[in-house]
Amino acid sequence: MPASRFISDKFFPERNKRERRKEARPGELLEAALDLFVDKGFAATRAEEVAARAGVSKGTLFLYFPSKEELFKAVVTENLSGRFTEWNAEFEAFEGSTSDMLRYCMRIWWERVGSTKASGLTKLMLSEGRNFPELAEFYRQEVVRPGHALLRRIIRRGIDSGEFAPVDVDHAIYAVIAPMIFLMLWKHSAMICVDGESEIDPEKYLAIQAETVLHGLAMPPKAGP
Amino acid sequence: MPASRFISDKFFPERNKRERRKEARPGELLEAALDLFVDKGFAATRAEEVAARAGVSKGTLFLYFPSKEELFKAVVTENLSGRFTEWNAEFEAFEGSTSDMLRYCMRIWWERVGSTKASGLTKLMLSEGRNFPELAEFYRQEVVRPGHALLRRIIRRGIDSGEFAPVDVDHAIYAVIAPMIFLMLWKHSAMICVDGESEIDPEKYLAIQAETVLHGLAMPPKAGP
Amino acid sequence: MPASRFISDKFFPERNKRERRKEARPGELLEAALDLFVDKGFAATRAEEVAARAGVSKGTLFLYFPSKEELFKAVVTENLSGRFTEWNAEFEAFEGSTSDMLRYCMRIWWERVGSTKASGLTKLMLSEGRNFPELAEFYRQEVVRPGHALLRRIIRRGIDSGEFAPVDVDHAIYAVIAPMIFLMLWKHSAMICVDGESEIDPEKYLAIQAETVLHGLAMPPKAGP
Amino acid sequence: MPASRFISDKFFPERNKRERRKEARPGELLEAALDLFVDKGFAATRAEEVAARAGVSKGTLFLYFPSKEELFKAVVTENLSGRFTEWNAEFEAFEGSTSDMLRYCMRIWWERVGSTKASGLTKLMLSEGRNFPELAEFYRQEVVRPGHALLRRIIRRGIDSGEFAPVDVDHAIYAVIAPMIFLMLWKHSAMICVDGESEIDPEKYLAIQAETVLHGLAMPPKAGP
DNA sequence: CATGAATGAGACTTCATTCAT
DNA sequence: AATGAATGAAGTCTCATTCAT
Repeated sequence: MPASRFISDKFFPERNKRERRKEARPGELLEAALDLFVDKGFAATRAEEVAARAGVSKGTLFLYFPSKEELFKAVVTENLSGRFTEWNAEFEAFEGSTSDMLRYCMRIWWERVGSTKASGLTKLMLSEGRNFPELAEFYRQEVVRPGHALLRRIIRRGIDSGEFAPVDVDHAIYAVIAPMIFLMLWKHSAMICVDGESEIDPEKYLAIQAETVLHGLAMPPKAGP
Repeated sequence: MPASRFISDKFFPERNKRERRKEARPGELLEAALDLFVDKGFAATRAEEVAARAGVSKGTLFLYFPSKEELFKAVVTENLSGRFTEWNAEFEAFEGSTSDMLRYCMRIWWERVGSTKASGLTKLMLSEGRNFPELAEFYRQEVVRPGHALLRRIIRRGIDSGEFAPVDVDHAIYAVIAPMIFLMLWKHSAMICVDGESEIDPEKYLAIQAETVLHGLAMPPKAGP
Repeated sequence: MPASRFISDKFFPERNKRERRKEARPGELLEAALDLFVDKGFAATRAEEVAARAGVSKGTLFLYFPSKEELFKAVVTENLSGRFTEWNAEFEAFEGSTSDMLRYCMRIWWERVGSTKASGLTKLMLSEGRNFPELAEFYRQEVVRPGHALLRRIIRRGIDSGEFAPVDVDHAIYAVIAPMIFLMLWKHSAMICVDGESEIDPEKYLAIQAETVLHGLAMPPKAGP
Repeated sequence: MPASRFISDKFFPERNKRERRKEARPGELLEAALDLFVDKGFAATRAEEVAARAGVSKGTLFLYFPSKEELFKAVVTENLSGRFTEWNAEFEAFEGSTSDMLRYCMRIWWERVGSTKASGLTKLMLSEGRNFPELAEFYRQEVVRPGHALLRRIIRRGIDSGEFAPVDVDHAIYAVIAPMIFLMLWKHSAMICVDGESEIDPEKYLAIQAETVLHGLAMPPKAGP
C-alpha cells in the first residue's frame, strides 16, 4: 500500500468510501438482515427493508445475495453454524468434571448466543420452518445437528466416566435444550411477559435448570428424562 | 330448541338440513381455521383455503368473520379463552394440598390443551405476535393474563397456607410455564427433533418438571424461581 | 331457464353481465393474449397489458391462467394444436390425386392459419424458442410434430401410389414448409418489405411454389428438393 | 502506422501490449455481441454477458458503445452493411449472363453471409424488429434497402438484356429472397427441425431454388414471380 | 482508460377483501 | 344467505446504465 494512500486519506478522507464500503457491504447487509429477520420473521421481512437498513438500494442486496433465502442462510452461517468448530475445539480441550462441563456449556451458550440477536434465528426457525422447507433443512443440518452432536458427546463423556448414570442420551439432550429454548422465546416474545410482572434473570434461571438436569443425570439412584 | 324445529324437521327435511348447515357454518369454519393456522401460521394461511376446508366459498367466510384477524380471534376465544371460567371454577372447588393442585394443573393442561391442536395457537402467537400487534394484544388479554392469574392464585394459595416458601410469585409462574411452552414447541415444530432421536413422553416429562418446581417451592431452606 | 330470466333481461339488460363475462373471460383473454404475443413477442408482452386489453385487471388474468407460460400454451392449443384432429380427418377422407391433396393442403393452410393471427405464433416460436425451452418443447410436441406427421403421410401416400418419385420424405417436407414459413414472416415482419415495393399475393405465391414442389416430386426423371 | 509505434514496441513492450488491446477492444466486443445476439436475441442478451465474453467489465462496454442499441447497430454495420460497397463493385464488374449472375449471387450469399453467424442478425430483426423500432429502421436502411437494390439491379439487367421476361421486379426479388430467409431460419432455429429428421443441404437447396426462380423468369411463355 | 458497485424502474405473481348476482 | 369473479397493493427479483475511484 503506497504512502500516497495515507496522504489522500488525510486530505480526502472520503476518497475510499466506495472501496471501503464494498468490503463492508456483505457484513452490513448481514447485520441488517439479522436484525429484521429476528424482529419480524423471514416471510414478513421485505428485501427492500433490509437493503434500506444497510443504507443501500434494493438492487444492491441482490448483488451480494442471489435471493432472500440465500441471504437467510448466510445470516445463519455467519451467526450460528460458523461457530461450531470453535466450540467443538473448546470442549475437546476442556479439563474438569463433565458436570462442570455441562454447567459451563449452558452458561457460555447464553453469553454467546442466547443473549444475542442470534438466538432470534432459532425462534424464527421454530415458527416458520414449515413454510420454508429448504431453510428448515439447512438449519437442521447446519445448526441443530451439530448442536445436538456436541451435547451428545458431553453426556456420553459423563456416562463413560461413570459420572452420569447410563440414561437415554437423547432424552437428556432435550432436558438440557428445553430451558434454553424457553429463554430464547422469553427473550424474543413480548408474548410471554405480561404487564408489570418481574423479569427473569436468565443466568440464574439457567444455573438452576443446570442443577436440575445434573440431578437427574446423577449416578446412584434412578435416571431422569 | 323451539318446537317449530321439530315440525320443520318432519315436514321440510330439506329446508332443515340447510338450516342446520347454516348454523353449523361458523363452527366448521373455526375448526378449519384452527387446523390451518396451527399447521401453517397466521400469515401463511390463506383465507380461501380455510373456506375450502370448511366446504364453503371464500365469500361465505367473510360473511361470518369480517376479516382474517377477527377469524383468528374467534378461534382463540373458542379454543382457549372461553375455557378459563370453567378452569377457574374447578380450581376454586379444589380440595387438597397446593402441591397436588399444581401437579393436577399441569397434568390437566396437557390433557385439555397441550396435547390438542389448541396448543398450536400459543406457538403461533409466540412466533408471529410481533407482526400482528392487535392479535398479540388480544391474546395477551384473553389468554396470557387469565392463565398467569390462575397460576398466581395457586402459588399464592401455597404460600398463604405455609406450604410454599414466600418466593417471588412471578418467577415461580415462569418456572411452571417454561416446560409447558417447551412441550408445545416440541409438539408443533419438526425443528427441534432431529433424525431418529427418541421421542419425549410428555406426561412423564411434565411430572418430573412438576416435582422440580415443587422442590424449588418447598418451604424449609431457601427458594429460587 | 325460467321466464323471469328473459323479463329481467329486458328490463335489466346488465343483470347477467357478470355471469356472461365469467364464461367469456377465458376466450377474451386468449384473444387478447394472441394479439399481443403475435404483436410483441412472448417476453415483451406484459401480463398486465393482456389483462387490460381483455378489459380486466392484472389479477383476473392469473385467476384463469396460472402463469404467463401457461397462458401462452393455452393460446397455442386454442389456435393451432386443437385443429389437427380436424385436419387429419379431412385428409383421411380426401379422395383424389396426391398432387391435388398437396395443393389443397397448402391453400387450406393459408386460409385457416397462414393468413390469420395464429401464424404469428410460429414466427414467435422461431424467434424466442431458445429463451423459453419449455414453451419450445411444448410447441414442438403440439404443433411441429403433428404438422410434419401430416405432411409426411401425404408425401408417402404419393410415393406409395406411384404418383411421386421415392424421394427423401423429410427433404420433401422442408420443401413444402419453406414457402409457408416465408409467407408467415413476410406477413408478420414489416422488416422484409421496404418502402413502396409492391405486395406479394400469398395465394398466387403458394400456388406457384406448390407447382415447383410437385415438379420436384414428379415421378419420371430425377428427384428431390 | 507511425514510426513511433515501433519505437514503443521495442522500449516499452508492456505499454504497447496495453495499447494493442485497447485498439482491439471494440472488435472483441463486437464479436462477443454478435455471438450472443445471434444466440439469444437482442432483448434477452445481457450487456454484462457481452462484456464478460469479451473479457472486459460492464463499464468498459458502455465506454465504447453508448447503449445496447448502439452496440447492435455497430454489429450490423460491421457484419452486414459494411459489405455492400464490396458486393456492389463485384456485381458491377461481373461479366456473363444474368442467369449466371443470379446463381452466383445466391451461392456467394450463402458462403459469405448465410452460412455465417451474421445471418442470425437477419433472423433477429425479423423476430424482434417490432419491439425496437429504431433498430428496425436502421436495419432497413442499412441492410434491407441496399440488398433489395442490388437484386433489383440484377433482375433489371436481365430484363433489359432480353434474358428475362418483363416481370414485376419486386415480386421477383421476393422469389429470390424467400429461400434465403428460410435457410437462415432453418439454421438458427431448432424449432423447424424435429427429432432425427434428415438435414438440409443448403448449397443444393439454394441451387434448386435458383433454377426454379430462373425458370419463372425465363423469357418465352408468361412469367410469375 | 477501466472498473464494478450501485441504482431503480419494471416484470411476474399472490391474496385479502369486495360486491354483483 | 351464499357465491366466486374481480380487484390492486405489495413483494421478489432483473438488468441497462451511471459514476466514483
